[in-house]
Amino acid sequence: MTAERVQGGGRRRAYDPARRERIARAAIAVIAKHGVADLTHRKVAAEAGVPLGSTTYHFATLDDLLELALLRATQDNVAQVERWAAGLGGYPDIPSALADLVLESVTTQRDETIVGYALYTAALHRPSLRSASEAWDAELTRIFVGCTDETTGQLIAVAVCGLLVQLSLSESVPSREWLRSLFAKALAS
Amino acid sequence: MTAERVQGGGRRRAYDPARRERIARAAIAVIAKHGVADLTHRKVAAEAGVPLGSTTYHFATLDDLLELALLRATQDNVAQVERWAAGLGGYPDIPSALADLVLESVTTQRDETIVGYALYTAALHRPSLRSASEAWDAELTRIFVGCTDETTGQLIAVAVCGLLVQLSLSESVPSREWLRSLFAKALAS
Amino acid sequence: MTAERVQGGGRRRAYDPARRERIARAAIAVIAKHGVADLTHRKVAAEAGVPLGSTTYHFATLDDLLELALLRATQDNVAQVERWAAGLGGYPDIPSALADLVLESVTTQRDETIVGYALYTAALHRPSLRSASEAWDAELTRIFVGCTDETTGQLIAVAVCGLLVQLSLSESVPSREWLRSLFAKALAS
Amino acid sequence: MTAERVQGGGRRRAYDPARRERIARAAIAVIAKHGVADLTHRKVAAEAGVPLGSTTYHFATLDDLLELALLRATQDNVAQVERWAAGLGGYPDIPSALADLVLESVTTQRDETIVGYALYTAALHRPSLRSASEAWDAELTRIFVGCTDETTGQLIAVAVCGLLVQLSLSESVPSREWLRSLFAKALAS
DNA sequence: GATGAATGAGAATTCATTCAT
DNA sequence: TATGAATGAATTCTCATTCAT
Repeated sequence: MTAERVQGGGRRRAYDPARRERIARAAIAVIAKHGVADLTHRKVAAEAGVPLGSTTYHFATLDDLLELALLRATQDNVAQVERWAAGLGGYPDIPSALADLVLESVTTQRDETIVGYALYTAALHRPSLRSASEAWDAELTRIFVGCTDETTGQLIAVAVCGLLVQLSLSESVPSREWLRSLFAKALAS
Repeated sequence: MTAERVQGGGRRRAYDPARRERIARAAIAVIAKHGVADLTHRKVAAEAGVPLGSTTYHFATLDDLLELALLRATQDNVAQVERWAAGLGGYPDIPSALADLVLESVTTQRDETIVGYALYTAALHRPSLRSASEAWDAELTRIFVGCTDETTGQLIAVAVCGLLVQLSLSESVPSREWLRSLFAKALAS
Repeated sequence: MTAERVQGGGRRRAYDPARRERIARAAIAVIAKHGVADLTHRKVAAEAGVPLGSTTYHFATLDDLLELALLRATQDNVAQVERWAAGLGGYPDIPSALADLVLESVTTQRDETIVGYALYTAALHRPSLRSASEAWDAELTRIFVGCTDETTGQLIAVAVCGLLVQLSLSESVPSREWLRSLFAKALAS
Repeated sequence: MTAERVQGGGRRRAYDPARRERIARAAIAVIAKHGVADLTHRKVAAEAGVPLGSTTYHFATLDDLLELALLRATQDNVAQVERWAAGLGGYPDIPSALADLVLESVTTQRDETIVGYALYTAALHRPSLRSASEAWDAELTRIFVGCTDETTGQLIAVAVCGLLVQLSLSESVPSREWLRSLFAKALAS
């Protein structure tokens, strides 16, 4: 048929990339504040300070927005852990370093952490989010393995994941010493 | 409000004392299938084979239903882990036993596991779910500590949590050997 | 929340700036016909000839709609009384004029009158309607005081109010002569 | 047909008359507090301290309950005004006496007054309430006419009605002096 | 006689999405 | 290109009423 026009290159039009990113950031804030289930165009528009139509203009569907928001949240987290690993050079006490990483994740990086774990739950029923969450797991495991060895790194990766999941819920912050002793145990071979 | 209302229930079934529990079980199935965000009265009613009004009669709000569903899911999980611990007596190889526990959780107990972790995410924004999720954490930690020692038990608890969160997402099941080596590492002191 | 939703509006009509007012007018008609208690989005939408979603788009809550409807009804009534007062110039017989005003209110202006008094009852339990009802009282009193004197005007205001409340209920219309004699009494000082 | 049994006398079964009255009183309280539109079996049952089923057992429909509640409210009001008229004997100052009546109606008798006027609005769209509201009007007019004369009594009746309608809304209570002067004007012939 | 579990009808409201402007 | 008015599908929740117990 002639009705369907397929023209132009394969490149997706970028529209206003800055605004698109700003909306994604606003979505992270909304998810951290209200949860994935309460992510709506209206809340995101209000948070980002853009008109309602702008959110649907830059993201064809709400799932598209969710996808980018969660991708950004996990990328931030990976960047945070990579900075941490880079600073590890003259830091022979890995258990203490891991304790600090966890503490940072549940304090200054709390929003990104919460949104990251919201990803797991959401991805369970949304295939489009799978690749982002699997990539996140893989990246973190890769970094921890790089600091230690294959098995230890994997153990640390799941332990950190479990800790962050549980600590996200808690109002209180665990003691550095307790965290350190836990990781010391994991590294004691 | 009153005028023009000619309605009211016919009656199909007789008094059914188990109905409340049945609805809660149906909610677990719905959450496992569709996620917390898609838990609706309609889906639960269809799953439980009860009329729509029945779900709102027995649970004044959807949060009330969520609360019982998640309580039951975590209680089931704790019972499973307690059976596992009880069977541990003549089982000197704890790493292998833990590997089996994890494998069981992501296969035959998959629904309860998925719903349990959906709890964490949901509890983040619903204070009424906090106590159930915290109780779950505490119970599992208690059991694992009982099998080993204080620090090791806590490490295993967070590692199991992290593993299950990550494995829930995966279509594939990890090898028993890989899981065993991970736990062997955690127990190697 | 997002998954499985494939919905969204087709679009029938173009931008209609008068729609908000039209919905408010339809609400007045519905209240006159069914009472405040039976004011529903559905009835208003049917009366106004707009889709259901349009009523909730233009009025976030039913109370918002009620507020504008009652404001318009009382404004109409004040305008009616003001026209009446303006035509009073060469009309030395105020009792007869008042009788005509009351008769007009329960015949050609019956809807607005009924809706106005529905306001009082509704305002009793809805603070957002208070200002409109108090403004109405004050306006009418002001006009009647302007035609007579302070005390007489106030007496007429409450007598007219009481009459209209009682006559709204009645199927029959009182005689002009009876009304005239009542007001003659009030003005006989 | 034989299926329809019409047995027993014409007398309606009384069940438990005390409870029936208690429920009607509770309904008055609910209407005063929430308005006619929010009169529900549940609220009445809670207010009366009886089980939910009791309200539907004693009143076949909600409209039946509304009917008795409003009848009682207006009967109370008529009784109040009759006591007032009876005490008028050695009370030559009728304007002051009327002021006191109005003040009592909006203070100690406030609930019954509010419910009485809710009657007007409700009766507008519910034929079953018409007779009670018309009887109320007639009774009050009869009493006021008995204290004065035909026309004056009718004027007072509508003025009192208008005053109470307007004062029900107001948080503040008018001064006795202002009320007295208003009635003095009405009686000054 | 009395109770309350059960049910279906319908209420308000929210919101993703479309599309005229 | 960008906006927001418009729409309809679906949601939670309420509640009069019925009827088994």
